[in-house]
Amino acid sequence: MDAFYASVEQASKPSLQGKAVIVGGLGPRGVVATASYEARRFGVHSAMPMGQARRLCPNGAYLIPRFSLYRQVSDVVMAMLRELSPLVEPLSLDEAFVDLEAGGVAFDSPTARETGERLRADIRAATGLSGSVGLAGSKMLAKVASEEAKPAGLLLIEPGTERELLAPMSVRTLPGVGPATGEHLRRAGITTVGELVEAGEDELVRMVGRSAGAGLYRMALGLDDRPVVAERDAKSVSVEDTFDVDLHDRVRIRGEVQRLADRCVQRLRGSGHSGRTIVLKVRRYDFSTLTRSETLRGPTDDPAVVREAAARLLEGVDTTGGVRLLGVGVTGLADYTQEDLFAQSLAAEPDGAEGAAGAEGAAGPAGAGGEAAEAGATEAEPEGAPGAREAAETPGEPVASPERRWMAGSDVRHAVYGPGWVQGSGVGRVTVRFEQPGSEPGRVRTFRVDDPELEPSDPLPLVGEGGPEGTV
DNA sequence: TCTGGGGTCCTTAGCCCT
DNA sequence: TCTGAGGGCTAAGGACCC
Repeated sequence: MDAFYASVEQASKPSLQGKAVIVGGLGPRGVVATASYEARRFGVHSAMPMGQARRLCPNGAYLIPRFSLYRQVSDVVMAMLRELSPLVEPLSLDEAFVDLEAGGVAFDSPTARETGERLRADIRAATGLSGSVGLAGSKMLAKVASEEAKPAGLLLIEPGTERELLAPMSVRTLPGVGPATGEHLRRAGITTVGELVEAGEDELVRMVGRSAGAGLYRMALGLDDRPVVAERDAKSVSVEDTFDVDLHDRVRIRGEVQRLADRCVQRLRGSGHSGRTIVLKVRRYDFSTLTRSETLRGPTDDPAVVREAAARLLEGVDTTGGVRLLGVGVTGLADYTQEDLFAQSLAAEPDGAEGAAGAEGAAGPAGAGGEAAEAGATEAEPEGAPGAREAAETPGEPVASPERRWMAGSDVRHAVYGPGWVQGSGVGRVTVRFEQPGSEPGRVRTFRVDDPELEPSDPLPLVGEGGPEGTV
């Protein structure tokens, strides 16, 4: 999908169509997640600090991401892909590999192209969004093709033309070649894929290591036989927070680590896993990052166990000078073991945790609480207003302050004016634009931040229910 | 007002075991 | 008994991707 988050925002907020839209973190340390093509003309791009983006594009619309909506749209598109083939490998919310041959929907260039064009049209009909299609004989080439096809295009790489097509391209077009490797190669005088081939495999291995070097050489030749894999198991689960200002207080830091451990376990359980290795991540004031990890005797999904491990790991870290980010993760994932299930069911009984204590990683009472909290949290959109959630849970910050925080881009509903979205807020006022997907660009009104007639709401779907449903 | 969050994979080094 | 090779595991860091 092209400029996915920004495109969804434009489709969902009619007044933003054709405008520069920047989606990302709005705090003092936010970065751009996606910029619309209009914003890119100002030089704004992904991963750029928000401050810089605002300087380059002062009149853009700056919005927080609404992941739940993006996920909804993504589900629709992925379902359409699965109609083409059972072999669909999602890379992210907005990108996937599809093995068209395995689906029997394409067996040569003309049928592949036809399938791709039809898919693009169907996606537009179903979501109103534009996507790009890259068609080729391998994942690597399909990826390169889809990047070249953007925006709103289709590119097919004919078998036999791979090498000459790739040769003049920058090494950075190859997946896996980022800033560091790119610079490494540039210093050796290698800037194009063709020069990569000329350098030869041995030379590349010497420069960037065995695995990367061999892989690079094969890619440069257009060789890639990795299959499309439909089901891929998660390998780790982690959560992290960057703080608006560096943390110095050791007590506060410990508290944050505990919070993160709890959130991590909630996610771990949500994914149906337990894990064996606990990882603490600390980014210091100077942006240097260190990780500390500890491997348990067996997998756990017990919040108390993860909290304690994280706390132990923190004890070994010097935080004088300040901390800008903390994270807690779990790797070495396992499916639930029989013991875990047994322990959990016991823990769910009134005060039955005692009997389960023999099993490793027995789920404590906190576990049951966590699940209940999750089940009950249907009304408040978890990702919709991360800032507000943060404030409510963060010790040492204005807890549940009477005036709610209205994040730019978030969904609201007014008792009189209906659905709209927050355009901005400050000095006790919040400005709302009243419009919805498919409507005319809406009017703007300003309210007091504590206006009782105004409340947060869930995103409205891009296309009405019963709209053009997948006729792929 | 420089640099998010959630991941994956690879490399290196040390340790233990065979 | 000493030494070395090699594999597996753990820990830490780095590059990369969207």
